[in-house]
Amino acid sequence: MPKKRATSQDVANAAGVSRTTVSLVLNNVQGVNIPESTRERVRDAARDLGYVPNATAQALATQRARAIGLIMTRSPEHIASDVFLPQLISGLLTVIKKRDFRLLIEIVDGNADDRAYIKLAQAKHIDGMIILTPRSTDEGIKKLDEMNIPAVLIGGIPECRLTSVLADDRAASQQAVEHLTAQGHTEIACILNAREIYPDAQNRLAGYQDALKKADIPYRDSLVRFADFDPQSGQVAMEDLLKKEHFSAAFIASDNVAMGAKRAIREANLHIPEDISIVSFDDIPWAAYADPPLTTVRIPAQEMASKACVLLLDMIHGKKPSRQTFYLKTELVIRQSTQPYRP
Amino acid sequence: MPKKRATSQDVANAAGVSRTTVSLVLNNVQGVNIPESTRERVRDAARDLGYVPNATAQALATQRARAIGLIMTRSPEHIASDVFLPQLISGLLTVIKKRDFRLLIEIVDGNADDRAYIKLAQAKHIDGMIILTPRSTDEGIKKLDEMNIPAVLIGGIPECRLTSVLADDRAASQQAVEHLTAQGHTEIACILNAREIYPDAQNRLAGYQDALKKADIPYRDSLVRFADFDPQSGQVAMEDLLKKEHFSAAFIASDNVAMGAKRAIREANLHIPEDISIVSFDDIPWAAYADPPLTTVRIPAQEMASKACVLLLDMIHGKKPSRQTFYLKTELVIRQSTQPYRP
DNA sequence: AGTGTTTAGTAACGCGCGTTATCAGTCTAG
DNA sequence: CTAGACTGATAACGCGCGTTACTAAACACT
Repeated sequence: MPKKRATSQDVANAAGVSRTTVSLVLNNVQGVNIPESTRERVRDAARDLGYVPNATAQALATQRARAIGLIMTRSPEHIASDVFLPQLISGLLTVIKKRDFRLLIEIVDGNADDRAYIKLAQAKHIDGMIILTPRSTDEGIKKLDEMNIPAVLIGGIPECRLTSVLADDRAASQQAVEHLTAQGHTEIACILNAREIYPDAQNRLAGYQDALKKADIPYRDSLVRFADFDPQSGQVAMEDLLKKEHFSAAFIASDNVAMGAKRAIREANLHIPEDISIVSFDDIPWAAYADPPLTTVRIPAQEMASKACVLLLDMIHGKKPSRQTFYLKTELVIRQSTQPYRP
Repeated sequence: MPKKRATSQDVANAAGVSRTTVSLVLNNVQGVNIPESTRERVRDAARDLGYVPNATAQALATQRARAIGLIMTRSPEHIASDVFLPQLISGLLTVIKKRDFRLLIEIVDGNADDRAYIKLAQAKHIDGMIILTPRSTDEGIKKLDEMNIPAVLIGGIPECRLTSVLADDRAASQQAVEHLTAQGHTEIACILNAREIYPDAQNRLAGYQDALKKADIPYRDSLVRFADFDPQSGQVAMEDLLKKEHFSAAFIASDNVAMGAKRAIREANLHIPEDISIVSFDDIPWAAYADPPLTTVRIPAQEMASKACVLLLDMIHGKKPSRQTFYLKTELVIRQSTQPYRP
């Protein structure tokens, strides 16, 4: 049991060659000719010694960390209840593993240093980063492409030149709401997934408006509420709507928020879909097992992560992405939370 | 806009001192006397140049990566639907941030190299690791403490000397089932969260049996089923139980599985809790918003992660943990899925 | 014999930083 | 007036590796 880890120098000594040769052999450097006999001596020595290259030293020498960061601009509490995180991580890891990279997770909450994640890159901890649901107010993001740091946004922000991968929230929302208008609903409430500053919320609101317009239903501000990711905020929003407004259907731009809204409806002794039809957004795993099973828009979170990851790795290796924004297909999953309008 | 990042040498030049002095000042090394005037010159220069120390070089020099790894020994698909992952990550990140460490996520699926995560440590990528729900068959784990690599298990395995953090599943299950017996239920079905080979499932079954014994209710094998993590398997198990057995209550050792069981109950035109009382396990965020809200055992996933992280960081800094296993308190959260037995 | 050319391999530098040993100068005490 | 202690700072080494430039020998061709 060796106390100290073997270095490439140890391998070199054991194989009776120089450290340079060891490096050339183990890294399979092209364009050098070293006879197979020597190569084998080196590889045998490395195996016998249980040699594992020191990644830190490699990173220092190559100026490459072989790691990317997943940056989440949210508070720890929000992260704890983030439904998509496992899918995203899964998507990232499958891509990353194939390319022999590492995944670093970093969280940046609003009041902290705005440049925290930039430092992460400047410190050469990571070669690039994927930024999750950025706020449009985030100043740091603009600095990123000035500094020429490879970065890909998941759920991009307007007027930003960074490469981004997103679902077509607006079109998807429109489709969801059209599912309601098609069934004769004309008074349709809307609860957005997040506050106004989040571009996602704005896009989904726009889709809601598109669908209304197409069905010749006048848009009413009073039927719209902004939630804040969690069920609690959905419950509050729905309670408020039920108290002040009249409607036969609701578009709720997040399954998670819909969970809370459902409770508000139940506590008002109303039923879904008999009294109120509901279409929501995300298709989290429990949407199918809710009571009733929710009709919802599926977001391909895992594929979005994979796509973003591939783009980022390409950028790190110097390939420019073919486009600036990549839209991934959503799908309306029809279950049992809606029914045709009955006066 | 400087093309190249500033190094400590640049700071030294700008401040008119040597690189050594820069290092001593910026790292606040004790026991050296450098007058405040010089210290300020250095700090000013560093700020003006926007100096960010190169973490890789620091790691190489100090032999410390200032990073820990979260190792998951599961397939990417399982990770995508892991309910606890966000809570775990949240727990880890809150601790890690305070200590200025980084979090690396690594996945090791069964058929891959069993030593993959050991290499991670040998490569000095991380200073230590937290291993999630390890399989008891994992050979690599034993190598870990032989190699003196700091590691903490979350949800430990039997006969393993590694430090581990876990919930007392057995006691918690007993408490959950006692909640049912206390309400007069005597025919209580049981659906385990996973198959027999998982220690978790065995522990929860044992707790179920403990509670029955305490209430003088004979244990019947026919009332027990083993599910497989997902709602689908819970639905199948409950359908089978409803077809073959008679019972007024059920202990379902996972909220996720309970989702499926609930559906089976609903589709059999039965109601919770009027026809069947249910107590489940985990307290995932949606348990509170289910219909009816589920009475369930809360697993403090976030605190488990925090605890594990603190232990690991202490180990990395040379402090031995005070015990080998740490049990964290669970809590029975009483909601509305149970009611007293009525013939 | 003299001039390329290929083969097999190495010495040496650089990556950016932490840290130890050392030094020149100043102050104190004997 | 000098040995010793203190102050303020630095030169130089090491961390482990990638990589360039260079060498020494063997070989091929006029």
